Amino acid sequence: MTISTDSKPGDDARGEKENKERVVPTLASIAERVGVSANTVSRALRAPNTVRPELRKRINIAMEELNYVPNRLAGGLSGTRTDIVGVVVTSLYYSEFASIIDTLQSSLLEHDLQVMLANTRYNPDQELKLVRSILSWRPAAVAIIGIDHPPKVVELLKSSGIPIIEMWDTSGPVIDTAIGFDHQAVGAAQARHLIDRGYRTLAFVGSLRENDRRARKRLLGLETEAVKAGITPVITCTEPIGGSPDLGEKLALHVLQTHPGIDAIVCNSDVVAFGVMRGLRNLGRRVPEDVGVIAFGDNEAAACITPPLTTIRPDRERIGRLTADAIVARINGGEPQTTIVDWKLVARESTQREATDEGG
Amino acid sequence: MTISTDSKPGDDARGEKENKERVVPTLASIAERVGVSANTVSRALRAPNTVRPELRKRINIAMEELNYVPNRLAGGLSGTRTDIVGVVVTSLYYSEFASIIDTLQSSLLEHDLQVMLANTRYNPDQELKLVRSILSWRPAAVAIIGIDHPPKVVELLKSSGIPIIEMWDTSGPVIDTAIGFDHQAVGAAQARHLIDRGYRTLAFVGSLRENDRRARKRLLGLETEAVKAGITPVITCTEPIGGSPDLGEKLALHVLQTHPGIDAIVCNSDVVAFGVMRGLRNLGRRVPEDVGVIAFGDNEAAACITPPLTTIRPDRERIGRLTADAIVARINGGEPQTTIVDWKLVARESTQREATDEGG
DNA sequence: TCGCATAAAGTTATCGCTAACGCAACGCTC
DNA sequence: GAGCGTTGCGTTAGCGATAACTTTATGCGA
Repeated sequence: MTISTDSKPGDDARGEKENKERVVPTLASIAERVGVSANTVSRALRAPNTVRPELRKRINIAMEELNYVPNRLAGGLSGTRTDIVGVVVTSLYYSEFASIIDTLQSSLLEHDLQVMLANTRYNPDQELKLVRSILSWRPAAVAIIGIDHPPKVVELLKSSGIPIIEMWDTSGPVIDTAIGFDHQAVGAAQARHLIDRGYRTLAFVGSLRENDRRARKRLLGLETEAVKAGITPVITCTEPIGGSPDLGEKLALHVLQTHPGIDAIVCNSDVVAFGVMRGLRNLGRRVPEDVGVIAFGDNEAAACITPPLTTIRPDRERIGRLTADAIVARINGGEPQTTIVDWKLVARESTQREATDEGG
Repeated sequence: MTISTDSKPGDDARGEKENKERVVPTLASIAERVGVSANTVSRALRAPNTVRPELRKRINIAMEELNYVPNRLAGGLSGTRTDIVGVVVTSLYYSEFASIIDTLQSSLLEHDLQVMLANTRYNPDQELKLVRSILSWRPAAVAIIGIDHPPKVVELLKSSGIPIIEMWDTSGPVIDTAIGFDHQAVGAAQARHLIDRGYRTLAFVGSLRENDRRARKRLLGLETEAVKAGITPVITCTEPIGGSPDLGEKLALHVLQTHPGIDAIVCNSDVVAFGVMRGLRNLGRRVPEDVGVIAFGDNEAAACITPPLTTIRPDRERIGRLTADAIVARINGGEPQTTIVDWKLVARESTQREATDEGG
């Protein structure tokens, strides 16, 4: 295989000799070449069966030869609607929302809808800026993570007049349509699970960004449920940085130093739990015998680490697919509605206490 | 002939009373409200210091009150360029490209460039469709994973006349600018590492999609280097589906059944390796004593599983950042260039053979 | 006071496409 | 063969911004 790296971007141009200045072809140039009006070319694209087959074929050939790519800025400006769907997520790290985006975008593709992505990184100012930016492209719809947005964001989204799908969280007032689940219930389930398994001294650990409202809801659920059982969990969190194994390890060391009696740790994410378990190992604490660990997210590695991690599995692909469905439905005049998507507590070894000294 | 359109979208004028139908404000409506021409409002946005401060303030207030969001379809059509950057990736699962996208988009945001995302899922037909779709938005630049594209895609990208940044792979002819590394060298390094550690019977395992050219390059490097040492690796791959722990487990069982003598497994991705190690455990093979495992990707969990996984760590964030830099530079007239980004073989326990019976 | 540079706004002409309408040419019915 | 619906394509008028001018104040030196 010969690899030559000096490829001039432009010296291919086998058609137009004098292609010094690349001329991006327009509908009009296609029309001229074929000898019809621009509108006929437009029709050949949008409503092919209104154009004579023979003519249509000639038009298609011309478009192919000139490498015509329609200008959707013009199309969108002229027509009523674009085929953009704005997608706003709060994070792209790890697997948190990647697979939602994955299924969402591939489902939308079937309807010829194009994703415009924005990542707020849990920064509300950025969220406003990005939502504004996305709306300026006059998208057909917007899908956004969460239901807790700055007031201005809500105002903008509402006044845009397009379908707004809020994903991931459904516990609260919604702008239009929501698809997700109740995070407080997740926290409660985590607490219940640990208590049922005989754990008694709970800690919550992780990166709890101020604007990660979902994490706060889970924590609230955890506390509420624990208090019911007469337990007050220890909270150890960091604010600014995101979750990572290293953070988990650090927090595990810290929390067990300050509260040696802790026998169960709830992690804000699986990735943090990975580090927590490493930290526990370094401290000589056995999981699950000495300390139980439960997390949230069901990262792809959760079942592969030692011991396998008990965690919460949200059905991300379902959320992605249902969001795409909802977008299409709403665009076609369907009614707004809120859909709860199931999640599962996947009990693995990390919370499997051998002997339950006190029954749950 | 006088054409009279009964449904004047302008007869709301300033009578906001009858606001049953939401009216999306335009530059003109702001202008009217303030009592200036549309162009002045436009200037207040684009070149604020050409507008009297007092007037500018009134314009800003009006925009705020009406929740004005500029229509960039119009702006892009009229102006020379949009602030869209098309980003084309081959996968969104797991951590493969998520963090590239993450850094890329947040770096671009600093320059007010907006990401439009497309995911080809390793499907060349989809790649063509998506590239066409992205180009139809007249982006300022396109960043795309890989350097091996269908000819038509290359043709379209070249004839678009905008900067094209190819990411992740640099081993071959490039359209314009590339930022990545040589995957064949990665494969060679994997082989050398295993051989140096005393492993002698190598297997390559994973999902090897036909259009994942990078994986094939790594495999080629692996084979070439192994053959130099008189070793012929066993290849066991699946085509259609993507990599996952379950796949890894299945393949590990299979490969050790058919080739019991294997003492080292190279995995196409960390996620596959997670499953491979689980499979080995189930078979009673110790890692790294009986079988060494090396992978590619440096997933966030790689250092947390047991034993910690030896793997290749590409500098994704650097690639993301450099890609953003390159885009900005190229837009501002900089020259195309190819940049090699370092990767690292992170040696952990999964290839740490206690006794090296034969020196490397 | 005139002349001229400068500042601050208004005018006009696109950008490339689509929607709505216009209008031949044709086929069908009675 | 008059009437009328179809088919197939052309014409015209925007969509909402920006760029390039033009026009109208304003300041300032000679």
